[in-house]
Amino acid sequence: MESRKLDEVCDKCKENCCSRCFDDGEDSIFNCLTTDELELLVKEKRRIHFKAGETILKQNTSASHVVCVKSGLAKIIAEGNGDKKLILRLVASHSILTGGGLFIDEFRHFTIQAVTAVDCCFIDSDKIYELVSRNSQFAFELLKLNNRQNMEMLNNLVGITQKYMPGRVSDLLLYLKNKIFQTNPFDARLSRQELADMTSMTMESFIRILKEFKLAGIISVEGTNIHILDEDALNLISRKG
Amino acid sequence: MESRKLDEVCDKCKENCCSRCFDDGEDSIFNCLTTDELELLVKEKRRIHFKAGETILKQNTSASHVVCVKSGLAKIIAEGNGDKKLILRLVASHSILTGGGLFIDEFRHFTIQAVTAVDCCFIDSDKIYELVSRNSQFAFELLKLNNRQNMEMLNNLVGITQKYMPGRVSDLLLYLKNKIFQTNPFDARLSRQELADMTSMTMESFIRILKEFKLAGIISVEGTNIHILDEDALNLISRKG
DNA sequence: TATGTGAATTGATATATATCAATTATGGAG
DNA sequence: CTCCATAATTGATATATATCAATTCACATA
Repeated sequence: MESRKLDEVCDKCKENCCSRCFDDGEDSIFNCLTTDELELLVKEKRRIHFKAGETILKQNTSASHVVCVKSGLAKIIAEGNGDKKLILRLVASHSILTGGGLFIDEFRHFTIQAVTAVDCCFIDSDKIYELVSRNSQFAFELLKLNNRQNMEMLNNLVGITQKYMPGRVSDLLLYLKNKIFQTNPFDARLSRQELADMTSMTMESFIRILKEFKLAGIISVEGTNIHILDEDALNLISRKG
Repeated sequence: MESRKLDEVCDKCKENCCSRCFDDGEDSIFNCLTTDELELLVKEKRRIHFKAGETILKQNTSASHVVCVKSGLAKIIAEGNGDKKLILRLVASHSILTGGGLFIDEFRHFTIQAVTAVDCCFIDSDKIYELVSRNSQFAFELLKLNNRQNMEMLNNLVGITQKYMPGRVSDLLLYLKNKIFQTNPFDARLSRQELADMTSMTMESFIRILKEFKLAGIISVEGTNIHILDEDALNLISRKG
């Protein structure tokens, strides 16, 4: 049903990313759009390819686009004074990114940077605004998505302020396994520095905790490849052990 | 114009809180509603009075209402394991509170507690949902409100993870003066413990920083009454001095 | 295979912040 | 006004975490 709708849109679209971005089951906020509305969305959007390490959106930059990630892994960074940075969360395929300023002040509140190669589409914010006003279901879905993303980040940050380092590393490992990669030995792709930046701690400290976990037999690590051996232990430590 | 619209609604409404909650200039998300829609919103809403210290919404509780604060001061708390708590921000008059779970999972992600006596209205979430689907401008306003609130909290938390204690206390003092009370010698109402909980530090540590600021002539403090004498200094420290 | 460059790791030490304990102030109840 | 309970303050100490420096590792390039 949904896929038929997309077939009708255009061939250009299929060879573009839409058929993947917009047709990925329950969690796409675009499912509720009519063919007309999808066409409006797709028209004039630009598909852009980023290499690993490139900046997709830059904090404090004016925000006229929403980004729809087709494939690859990206990180959302809150840049502070000096070179302080905090990685708020990762973004995998089929996510919509607003940079935080959507609907408010039109400025990016975060930087978004490619971790692996990232294939994505830039959609004009005005299109989003128009769809919100035309389709209330879409407004609803957007509110939901927005809220969910913000709550995740918020809960994560609250954890960072309330837990000791082992708890934070546990949370990170569980997040990577269960939310991002969804396999057990997983290749995190991220450097130690980046992992540390997700927990608001020093790289050295992060490595030390990781080593403790290794010695305790909770995980095994080979480069960026991480295998969680004892998830229960991590859950326990997460609740502050 | 707006006030006339409200006059038409009903006398019950005026003696209720709506004429204040809904008629407060540019920043009310209810301004865009028609008379019919306002009536829908107001019907069956309940006005509730809380004494200082009482819990308005409780974290992890199911969320079937949105709260509209008519008067008083409330605090938004993220409760962690044990008795750890973090006060995310304060809520003054004429604010709409969703408890964080609106549109997502219908569970409260925060606790909201009265600091002073609080007068507020409970509005059924279903009403909000219906208005979102009927009035796209309202959906837009809600998205905006929601995003703004979340970004504020997020920025605040990022600051907490990236700054030393003096920077965090500076941020808190500036927040209280400029965003909440909007007068200079202001009565914070909050205990030292509560102020500390807003910066994710111990009460003792908070008191020590406050003392340093006093000795440096940056502020003067008498009980919960705080006078900022050198705002520039606070701004400087905020950027990490 | 050699070699160089950046990342990862380890160790020694410094420092920010929390904890624990004691004392002083404050405001309400009688 | 006095007494009591609670909040605020101060001090001494412990601890989590950062910083700095050195070493090892990984791996691409010549």
